[in-house]
Amino acid sequence: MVKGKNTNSDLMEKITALARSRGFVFPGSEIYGGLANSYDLGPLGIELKRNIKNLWWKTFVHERADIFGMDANVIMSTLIWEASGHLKNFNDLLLECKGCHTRYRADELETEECVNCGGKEFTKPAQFNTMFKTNLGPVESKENTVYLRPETAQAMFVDFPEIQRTTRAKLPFGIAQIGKVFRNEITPGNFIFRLREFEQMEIEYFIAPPESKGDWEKHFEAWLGEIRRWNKMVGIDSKLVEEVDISAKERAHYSERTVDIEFKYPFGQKELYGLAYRTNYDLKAHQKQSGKTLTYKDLKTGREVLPHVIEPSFGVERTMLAVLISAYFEQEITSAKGEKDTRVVMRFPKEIAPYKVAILPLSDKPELIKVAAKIRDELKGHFSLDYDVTQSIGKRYRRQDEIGTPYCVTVDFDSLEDKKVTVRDRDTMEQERIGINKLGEHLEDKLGLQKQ
RNA sequence: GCGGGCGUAGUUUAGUGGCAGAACGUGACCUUCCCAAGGUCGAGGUGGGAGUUCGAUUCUCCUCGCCCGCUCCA
Repeated sequence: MVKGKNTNSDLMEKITALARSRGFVFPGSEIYGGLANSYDLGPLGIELKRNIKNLWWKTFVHERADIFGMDANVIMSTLIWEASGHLKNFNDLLLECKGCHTRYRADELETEECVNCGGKEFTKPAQFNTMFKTNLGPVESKENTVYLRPETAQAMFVDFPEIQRTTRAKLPFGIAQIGKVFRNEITPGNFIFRLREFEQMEIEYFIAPPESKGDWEKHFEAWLGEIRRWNKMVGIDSKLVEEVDISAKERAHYSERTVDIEFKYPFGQKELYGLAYRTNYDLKAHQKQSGKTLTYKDLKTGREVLPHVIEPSFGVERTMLAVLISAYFEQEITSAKGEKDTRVVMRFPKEIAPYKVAILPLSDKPELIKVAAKIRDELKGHFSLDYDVTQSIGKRYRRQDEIGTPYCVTVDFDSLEDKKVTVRDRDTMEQERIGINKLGEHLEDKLGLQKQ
């Protein structure tokens, strides 16, 4: 392993080059010269992303009795954004120091002097609206202005009563949602780290208020534990993760405690996930704006209470990036001819690997193709797989290593006689001969998949 | 939006005011080849526009686009 030799920017370049050349992620709108900071996912990227989202849903919704899923509109009532404060906070007046181009929020520039360079000249304040605006219906007017949601959370507050009613859930319980959000960021960048269109996986976990023995600290700690468990499952290197308690000064005004789950990306330690205790700020705000009652009836006391909320928030693309970085592994190997070479392996957890298995006929002789194609057709309903006949077997193993395929199945001339194939392990490079009739079972076992 | 950098095959790149080369990748064929780099053949390129010039990928201008930086918090 030569990770130590890499400078950080080298590693980032290697990841982006691999992502592009192998079909994980490529720049969007390319034939028209590209569109800044937009990225499209290729066949492997979408498999990885779906696997991450499915694992999250399975972990936090299916495997827990106290969390329920939902899926809201991207476009919601503008009143929601008024209540949440987004319309106000996302419409900042910004100005820039003419000397050093440092940018300030108009209402936060207390002195007349630039803190950075001491300059006294500033550009005129300009409106920076970081919410994407559009119109409902074909006629543009101020009255029908709507926004693309900048976060998924609000829908879960707004729909809290409906979900509680239909599930008959009792506190504490959570609502989970995965979906696209849109932010017209001033400064996007760093590959898929900060995007203008991205996906969030969020949970609003509703608990009894402190006066009803809600014990938010206990739930907060439990969620920290859940995030650690998730990181391990999805393949995020714990050595690269740091939990940072956000000081009262830096926290959002409504939050009593916020912990940033930060990741040491090659370009710096930056936020990966967030965990925030949001009190009852949001429900209260929506109650006020809508005039509706959003309380929950505490069955024990018979009292109506306004629940408090713990919010774990996960970025899908940031997860992908952290997983790609964590999985990247280089191994110096010496070939049979004594020449040095670097083998690149993406050591994804099996559960999120884009392809689980690659079927590789040793050569493209028709008799081998026939057997290999039959194996492929039998297995393809069970897990995602790749099938590759081009070039030498060694090259194909390398290719599968680079896209993180846990197992390669090789059909050779002996297979025609002994009805066995070689199963090769991505991480150990070890091989074993397995009977073709037992192959499916063997692989499901290896991959830890339940029998269907 | 502001400042800086940059646009040559899919990728990395060489080069020239006069036919644009290479490597890797890729396609076809040959090779019974289990851990990259065997042989033969092939496809594929100067972001766009205008100007200077006999002639521009090269020089000039414009344009388009990308990358990096400007507290954005997934």
